[in-house]
Amino acid sequence: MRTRGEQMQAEVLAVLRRRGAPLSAYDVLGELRAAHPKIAPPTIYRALGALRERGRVHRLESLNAYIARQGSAHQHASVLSICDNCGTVEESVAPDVLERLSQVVGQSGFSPVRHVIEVHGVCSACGAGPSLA
Amino acid sequence: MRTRGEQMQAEVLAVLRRRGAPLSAYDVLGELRAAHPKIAPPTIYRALGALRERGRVHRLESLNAYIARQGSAHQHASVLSICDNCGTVEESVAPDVLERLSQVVGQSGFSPVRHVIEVHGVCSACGAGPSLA
DNA sequence: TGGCTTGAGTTACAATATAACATAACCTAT
DNA sequence: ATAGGTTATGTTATATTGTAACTCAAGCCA
Repeated sequence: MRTRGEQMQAEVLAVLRRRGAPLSAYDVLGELRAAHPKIAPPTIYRALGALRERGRVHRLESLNAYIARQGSAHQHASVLSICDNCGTVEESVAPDVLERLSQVVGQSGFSPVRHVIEVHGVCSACGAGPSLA
Repeated sequence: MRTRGEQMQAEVLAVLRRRGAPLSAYDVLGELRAAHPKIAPPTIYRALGALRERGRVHRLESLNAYIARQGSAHQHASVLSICDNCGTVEESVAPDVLERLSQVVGQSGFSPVRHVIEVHGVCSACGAGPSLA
């Protein structure tokens, strides 16, 4: 039997996948209130924490938001590009960037554990046809 | 005459430099309460915002904290390495990483505006002599 | 000087996150 | 099967981070 926690994680992940865009923890909370009227923030944060550990969800540090991971297989750190116009996020894998980054910080003896790489800008759709102005 | 706002920015920057470590906006607020008993959050956030625009201060997105910029001259995006053990932050400049990163996200037509590159891990001091266990 | 413009000060609150404790589920040995 | 121990989840309350919106003061210029 699936534990309640796994159930919760599945529901949180479903919400993130359904919406596809970055959602705040409270956005997720709001969606799940329909099914679980008495749900509280720690439940959401715990589910998000477990999903992050399992590599199913990214936290966008510069937005305080969460998004379902797109590519399923790799466990590498990703480069997340965030369109400041339409809010869409793309995930790229760039092993060479990670390696070079480790070299750079390793110069002073630093041992990397987690990489946060977020690029803000304008996506091709928004940059190509800026519908007005 | 220096405007009140510039005065405020100078005081905020002085606090960040004096402490050297990442401080939350409210840490700064606490320090400045001594001199300005009635100071309020928006004053701090406005000063921090102006200092960031002027390139004097980094925001550590993954910590919700702020730190004075170390290298003074360059305006490039920096790589910030954050020791999760002792909290110290180092700033590195790595133009090649930025360029490669722009290439990677540019593949799909994305135009970068701002880079957030933060590496969590263990600094040389903490990794070299883990004083206990 | 008196109105206009700009930006800082202030109040109040919104949004994000977690500590701490209560409860429920599960497991193991008897 | 159940009592006792263990772990995970639910719940309450609150801590932390950030901002909207308004008030007031300073500088500017006719």
